[in-house]
Amino acid sequence: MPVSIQDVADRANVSISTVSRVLNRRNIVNQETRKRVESAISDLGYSPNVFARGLMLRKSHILGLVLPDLHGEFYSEVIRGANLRARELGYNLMISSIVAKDDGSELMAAVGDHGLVDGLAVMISEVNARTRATLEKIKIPLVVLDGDVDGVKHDSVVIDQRTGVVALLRHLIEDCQARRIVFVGGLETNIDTIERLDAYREVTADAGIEVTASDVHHLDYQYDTAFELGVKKVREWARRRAAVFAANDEMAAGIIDAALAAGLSTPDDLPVVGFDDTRVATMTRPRLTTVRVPMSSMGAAAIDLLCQRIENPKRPAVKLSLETELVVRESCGAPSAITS
Amino acid sequence: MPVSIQDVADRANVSISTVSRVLNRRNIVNQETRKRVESAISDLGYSPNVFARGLMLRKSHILGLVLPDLHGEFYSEVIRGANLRARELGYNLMISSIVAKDDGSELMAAVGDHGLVDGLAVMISEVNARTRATLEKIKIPLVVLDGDVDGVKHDSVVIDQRTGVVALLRHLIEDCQARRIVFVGGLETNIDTIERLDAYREVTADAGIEVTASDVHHLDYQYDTAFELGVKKVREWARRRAAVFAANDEMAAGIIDAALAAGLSTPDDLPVVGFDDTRVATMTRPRLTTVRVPMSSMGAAAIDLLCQRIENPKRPAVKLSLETELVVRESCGAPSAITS
DNA sequence: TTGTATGCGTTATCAA
DNA sequence: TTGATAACGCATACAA
Repeated sequence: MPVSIQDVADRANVSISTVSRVLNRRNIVNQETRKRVESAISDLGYSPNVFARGLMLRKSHILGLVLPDLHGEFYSEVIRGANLRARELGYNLMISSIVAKDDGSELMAAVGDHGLVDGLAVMISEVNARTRATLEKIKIPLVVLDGDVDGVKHDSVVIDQRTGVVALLRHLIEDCQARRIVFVGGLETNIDTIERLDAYREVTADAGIEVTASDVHHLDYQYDTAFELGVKKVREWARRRAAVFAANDEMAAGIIDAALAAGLSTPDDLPVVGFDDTRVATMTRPRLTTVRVPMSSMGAAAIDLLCQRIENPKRPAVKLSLETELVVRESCGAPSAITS
Repeated sequence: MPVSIQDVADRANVSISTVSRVLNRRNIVNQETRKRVESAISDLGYSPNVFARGLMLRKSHILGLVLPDLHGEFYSEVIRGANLRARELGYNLMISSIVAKDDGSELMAAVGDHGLVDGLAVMISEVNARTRATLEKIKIPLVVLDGDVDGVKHDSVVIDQRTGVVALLRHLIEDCQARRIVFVGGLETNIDTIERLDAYREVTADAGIEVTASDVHHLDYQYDTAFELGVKKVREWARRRAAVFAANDEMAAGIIDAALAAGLSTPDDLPVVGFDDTRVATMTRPRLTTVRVPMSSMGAAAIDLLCQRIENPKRPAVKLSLETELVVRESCGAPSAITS
């Protein structure tokens, strides 16, 4: 049933090496012979067997993308960007998520060993000893997304969250006269949350804004929990004339709705800003002032780096930092420079 | 660098056949020999080469998932479900989207040929001559998601949209006293839109509800365009005491916000219901009455069917219909039976 | 410019 | 219970 290179060779009255040459180094084969071979190929609908080819070339043209989770727009956009670029570069994309409890070693072993994938892009939301050990074992081209791991040599794609947070909070402070800012983040161990919280502490300190322990909240990046928190806190926040910096748009939406439910309005009674600029950001009323994170570009960049390294394994490790952009809408209560 | 079966054999002082037997048919090998081999394997960190294995077995343990698009929660949930199940069953998942303009033939040829994937799950949002021709060419196990294609023998996973629409609209009519219902769908060629529109026409006809041409709108499943339409229409709809049936949650959210922007409130002035029960459904105020579509189950079911067929190619084609469920929340203005 | 022969790492067949 | 050996489909060094 499957048509092999031999079948093509027979039909074109040549040897398999000639067929192979037509397929690869097309130049050194006679015009006429090539034509015969080519028509034989299309007549038979032949296409080379990936396994045989992989066995010889030690290349699968498959790239692996490992994500911490497959929930939410953030990840799906990363996938989308990665997939698009991979196809442009002639690669296939294999996707997996690190299932809860699993530190991903099982997965990465499964995917990365055996030579199945030519390279691996891994996004980690939490760096610990186990993930580090896992990553150390990977011997194929590796790029780490959104966080880099000390002691492991690899390329990485990060987003410049710091600049984003700074721009966002400065805007809140300078243009919106915020005198107090509440932080609503994800888990304390989450890389992004850590970075955003650090930047938050810096900016507030610089501006002489006091931050008490009760100003920092660690949730789970979800709308519902943010809404619940909001229901309990918005009145107090509003009374203290605070603004809310939520570490993602969904939580910001939850806070806004909680304020509304409490009879308060955003931004008048309680300014709220988000992060990521996902679709949610334009689905709230008022629409969210937030920071645009180039999600799909992250995926694409990861694939780029991977392919570069595959082609040139000696290239020194690169750390690519993607820029973020402040997007001012209505939820912060300031006249906007950028409208979008 | 890569350690082969021969290396293991050498270290364990056996032949490669014995190693192979330890790896596969473990029973017919001597206890002690096996132990030697096993420790050699772990010492060397050996794992079989996928390509060599694939060449022999004609199995890659890779499944392909082809989606019309990678945007939105619907697709990402399908991916999530498929990925989880695939891993449970010991398969890897390769993902691709049909890029605009491409009818997918290029892609499916790339992915489905060559023997790279053992099976292919394809979701199509539009059936035409080209997609049909493309699918006909696929000679490996195939399952079509969300719509089946006449004349092509394959398994399929569909969602019972009709029942969902009927339940939803009946609820609107019987429990919410809707006397007129506006339909806001996706493109006219979209499979889901067609099905939902058909069911809509049926139910309204049964209930003696008049449907004029201006009651049916074809948008693009996005919040923004629905909002825009809403801005123009909500007053008229409210005046005519109509309810809005949006073919997905995002558009429903857009309509609700448009009503709000026009000074109208949902559900009092304009009841609105959605479809899919994505996260958006609980992020609107009021929360959406909608129909739960088992998105991740679709992905999982597709993988199940694929694996079943791979194991038993003779099995007659199966059409699996997944149930939907009416989820009553506040946007329809009725006392809810189910709260969620 | 083309053909022959070898090897890639496995599994499977058959003999020992 | 084990081992030698032949495929699997391809790329490539070498010979013609």
